[in-house]
Amino acid sequence: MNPRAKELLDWYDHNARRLPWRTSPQARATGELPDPYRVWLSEIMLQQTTVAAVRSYFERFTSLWPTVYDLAAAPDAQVMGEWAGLGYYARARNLLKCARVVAFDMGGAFPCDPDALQALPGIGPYTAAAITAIAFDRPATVVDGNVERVMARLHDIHTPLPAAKLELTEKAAIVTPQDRPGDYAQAVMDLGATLCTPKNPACGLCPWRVPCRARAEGTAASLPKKTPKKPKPTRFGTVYLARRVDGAFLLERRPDCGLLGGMLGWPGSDWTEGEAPDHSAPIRAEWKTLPAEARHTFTHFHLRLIVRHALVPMDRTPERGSFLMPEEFRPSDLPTLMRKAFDLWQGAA
DNA sequence: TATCCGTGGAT
DNA sequence: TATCCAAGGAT
Repeated sequence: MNPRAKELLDWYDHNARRLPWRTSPQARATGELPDPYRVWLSEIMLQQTTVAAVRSYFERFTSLWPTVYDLAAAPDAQVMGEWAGLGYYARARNLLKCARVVAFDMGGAFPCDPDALQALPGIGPYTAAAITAIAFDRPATVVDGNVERVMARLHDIHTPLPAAKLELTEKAAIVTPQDRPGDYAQAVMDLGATLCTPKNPACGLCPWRVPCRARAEGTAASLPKKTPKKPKPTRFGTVYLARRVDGAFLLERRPDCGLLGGMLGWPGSDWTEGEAPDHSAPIRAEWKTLPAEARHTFTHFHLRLIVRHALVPMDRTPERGSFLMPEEFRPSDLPTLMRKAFDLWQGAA
C-alpha cells in the first residue's frame, strides 16, 4: 500500500466517526460489510447535505423501511412526506425509482460495480464509487467536495473548480489503495469533514501535514479556489391557505418536474421577479392577508411569499388542489417553504 | 459547460 | 444580515 494511504488509514483506525450507517469497529475488524441498502440510502441522503441533517432522516427511513423491498412497496406520498425538509426532492423521487428497479428487476441485490450502479436513477459518479467501495469493499475512487478540497491542498492546486475537477480526480485515484478501499473512502471524507475543513483547517492534527504542499505554502485555507457565484435575485408570489369548517386543508401535489417537485404545497401564484404575477385564488372565499410574509432562500433565488388565508364553507368546490382532513395531513409532510407559511398562519390564529 | 435543484448551520 | 458550504445528479 502506498505510504499516503497507510498514514490516512492509521489515522482513521483511531478517529473514525460513529455514524448510523457504518458498521461497528468490531464488526469491521471481522471483515463484516455494511448492508448495501443502508449504504445506498445514506449516500443519497448525504448528497449536498450535512451529516447532522441526515441522521434523524436515516433512522426514520430505516425504521419504516428496513429493506429495499419495504421501501419499494411504500406509497409515493408517504416517502415524499418523510423526505420533507431534507431538500433536493428529486433525490426522493429517484430514490423510489431506484428502489423499485433493485427490488423488482434485480432480485433485491444492488450491483457491485460502478457502471451498473451509475445506470440507476439518482446514482452519479460519486455515489456509484462510494457504494462500490463502502458496501462491497472494492477499489473505487470517491471524489466529493471533501476529496476535492483535500487533494487541492495536498498538491497545492490553484486552478478553480469546477475546471480543476479532472485533475483532482486523477490525484485522488493515485492515492486510492487496492486494500481496504471502503475504509479509505470513508477516511478521506472524514478527514475533509473533521480536519481539512473549508475554514480554519486543523493542519496540526492532520495525518498528511508533512506531505501537504498547501500547508507548506501557507495556502491551505484559501483552497480549493472556486469560480465566483452569481448573485441571487428575489422573486415574489402568493400562497392561499384555505381551511374548511370541518378542519380540512386545501393542498395540492406539485408536478414532478421543477422546484419542490412531487411535494405537497399550498396552491398559489407563480413566483416571479418584480411584482407578483396575475393569478386567481384556488377557491372562492373571503381572503385575508397575514401581516408577515414567508421568506425563504433557494439555491438560486430569494423568495418572499404573501400568505393569504380563509375559512371556507363546506359547499365550495376548489378550482385547484383538494381538501385533506387533519388525519390525512401532517405539517411535517410539507417542504420547508410551505411549512413556514403554515407556521405563520398558525402563529397568527 | 452551465443551470437547476433545498436546507440549516457556521461565520 | 449576507455569504458560504455540505458524502451531487440530471439535463
